[in-house]
Amino acid sequence: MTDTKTRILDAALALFNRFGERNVTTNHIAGELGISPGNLYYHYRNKAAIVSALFDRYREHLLTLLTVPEGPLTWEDKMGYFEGILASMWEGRFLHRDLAHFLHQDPVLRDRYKVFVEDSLARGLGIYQRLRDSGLIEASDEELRALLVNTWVLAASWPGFTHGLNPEISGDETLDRGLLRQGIYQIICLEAPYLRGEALDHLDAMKREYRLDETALDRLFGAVGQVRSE
Amino acid sequence: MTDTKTRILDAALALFNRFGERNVTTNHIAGELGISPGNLYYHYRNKAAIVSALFDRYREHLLTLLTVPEGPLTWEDKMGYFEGILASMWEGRFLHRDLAHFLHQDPVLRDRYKVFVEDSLARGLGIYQRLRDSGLIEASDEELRALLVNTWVLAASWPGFTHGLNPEISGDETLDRGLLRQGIYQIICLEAPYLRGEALDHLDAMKREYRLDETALDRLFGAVGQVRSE
DNA sequence: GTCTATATCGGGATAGAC
DNA sequence: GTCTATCCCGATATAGAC
Repeated sequence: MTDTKTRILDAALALFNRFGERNVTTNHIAGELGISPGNLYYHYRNKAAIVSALFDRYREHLLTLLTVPEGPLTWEDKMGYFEGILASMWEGRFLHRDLAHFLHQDPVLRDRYKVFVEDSLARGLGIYQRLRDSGLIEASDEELRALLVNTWVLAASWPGFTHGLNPEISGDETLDRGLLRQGIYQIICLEAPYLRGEALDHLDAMKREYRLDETALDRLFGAVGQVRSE
Repeated sequence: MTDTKTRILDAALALFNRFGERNVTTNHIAGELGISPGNLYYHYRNKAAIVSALFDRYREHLLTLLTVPEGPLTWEDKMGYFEGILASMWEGRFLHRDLAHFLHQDPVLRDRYKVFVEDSLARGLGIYQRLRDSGLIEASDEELRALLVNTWVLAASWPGFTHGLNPEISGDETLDRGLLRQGIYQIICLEAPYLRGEALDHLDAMKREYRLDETALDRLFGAVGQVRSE
């Protein structure tokens, strides 16, 4: 059994992602773990400290994944990156969802978040440049930077977008996984025009791999899944 | 002088966008207008009713802008569309920022929001198809749908993204306008690979038109503005 | 480290006068 | 339509025993 401090973080993360931090009280978290509210406050001096600790964890994980690798990259490396990064951002989705409030109430977090985004984008650019050197994508520096920002925003916002369309089913493992995969599909489409070489050769296969089929899309999005003109 | 009911909505919108709905109490809104809290509750039975009314307003405005036009389109039409739609989504940015909470607490809004997104995407697809017919863009149906969803998510999330990097300066008219324009630039980059004909001819000009210069970017984003490898 | 009991506080919302 | 005064409630956080 892991220690209480960690278990509180795990429980809080699950509840925050599912219901939104605003709708999860410290009592809920304690109740979920079968411990008392007092005990929770023994480990974290307040709710914001829990959020802050979750941010730390999230940042560490994501920045690790964003380490610019040595040597040339293959398209499999590239997909591995995407999977990991997207999954990590999905895991920390409550943070992006209620970001405005967290930054509003915690000036320290505000500064740390800004640095975090800067770091992430810097590393992301490094990776994209490596991909370009490896002949997997072709784009000017300006195109690369715009693509990078769009990728970041989309990856960070996708969970919130899907949650808006399915507030009730969040927390269902299978469906959550489907939504995440569809997010990867959207990112693939984002950079599709810039792919070259073996990345381009595998584009269609990757699209098929991640795109949800009609029935799954239908279940997740309803009419949004298969947009049609009126 | 417009009626109190409308003034409440206007004040609430401004405060919500600036500080986040969560950080704006009904007393703040009343105080901002120089009216009493009781008076506010005479016009709206609770805070959620204000949010709901603002959503109505927002939806009406956006769906009007998304009406599929008659006849072929020019690239100027296209930019006009973008300007209007992005400005409208910027105007309603607090809604997208705290969407999770609003949908959580108001089941009616939940359903109406979903229909709204479906409608918007359907109309958006209609417009994109019209643009394709007019020879301004070239893309398969699948590419068009993915592009549409990415555009929507980016447009809806851009204000939240920028706010996260500049929580303090929100509310400043000039800077807000700069951030909005940079958002349009990002959207232009999103669809750049699919542009054809006169839209393509004007691409560079449009990028220059909307992209903020280095000093402005620097002021708005700091290091994020000019991402560099480490 | 963990519990129970409780203090505190602030925002949402109402009652009733004017 | 608008005001003042106030209630209510729930969530955060603490005190002190075990």
